[in-house]
Amino acid sequence: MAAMRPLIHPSIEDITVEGILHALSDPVRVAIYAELAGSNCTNICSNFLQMSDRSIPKSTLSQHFRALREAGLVRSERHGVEMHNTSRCVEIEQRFPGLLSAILKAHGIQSAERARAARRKQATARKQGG
Amino acid sequence: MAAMRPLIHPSIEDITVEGILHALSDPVRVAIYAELAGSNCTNICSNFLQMSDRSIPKSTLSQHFRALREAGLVRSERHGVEMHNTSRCVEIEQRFPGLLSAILKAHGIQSAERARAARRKQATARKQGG
DNA sequence: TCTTTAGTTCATAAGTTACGAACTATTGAA
DNA sequence: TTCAATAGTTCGTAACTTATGAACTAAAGA
Repeated sequence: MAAMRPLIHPSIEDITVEGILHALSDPVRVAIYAELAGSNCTNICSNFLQMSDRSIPKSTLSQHFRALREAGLVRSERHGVEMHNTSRCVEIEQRFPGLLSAILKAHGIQSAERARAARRKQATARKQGG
Repeated sequence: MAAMRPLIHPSIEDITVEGILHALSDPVRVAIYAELAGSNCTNICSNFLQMSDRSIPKSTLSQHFRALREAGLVRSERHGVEMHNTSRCVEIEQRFPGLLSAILKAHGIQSAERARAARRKQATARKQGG
């Protein structure tokens, strides 16, 4: 009972801007997507439990991948016991040119800024501490 | 009782990519924002009840404007009895170059496509009908 | 067949959103 | 001044969404 239903991948013309923005408006999902699409759209993520930090429960991670998949952002294929997820950014670039790269670029700027802020804070704490 | 609290506008460095994407992942809000930011970021929307179609209740519209404002996308100022909303796209362009224009462009592509599909459907219905 | 690995589904608790009713704040007229 | 009109805000609540533990499935290997 409770069979595993087939994975749903919208066809390219059914992908919506709202759907993409909603999927990427979650910090965990945008980080996953950035990692997947990062290196020229050629990454595959096997073993998603290894992705991101270990603090996120696997059922939650599974839902996040489902959200990315059903928004049309990734294609998931089962390979044995693992899932291979690949970004659909080439297709999406055709339909909405520049959209994903602009989002990934903005995400990169923000991550860099946060890393810098975190380092500054650490340095201050060290100085205060002793 | 239930005083009207001051309008909240995040400073530019507190604006997040996730916040922007979430705010624009709603079809009503992205349409409002496109109208506001459309003509080179210089539009003002007085009398928001006149915006979009009349089908959206004003309390809902008020919440949508709040969401845009608190995500940092618009600046709202009371002028007499009306609200003036202006896009903050110049500031945001500095912080996240290309992000908003890519989203607005994608939204434009999608709207045009939908309008074309609607016309096609109407034409078919006319042919079927008589 | 049994076990392990990698993930999915389900139930539900927690959080978010939409909208009508009641309110506030400003303007303009009497 | 008071009163009415206009333009929006706030609040309560019902409807929807999301996160997560527990129980499950599906493939691979011993």
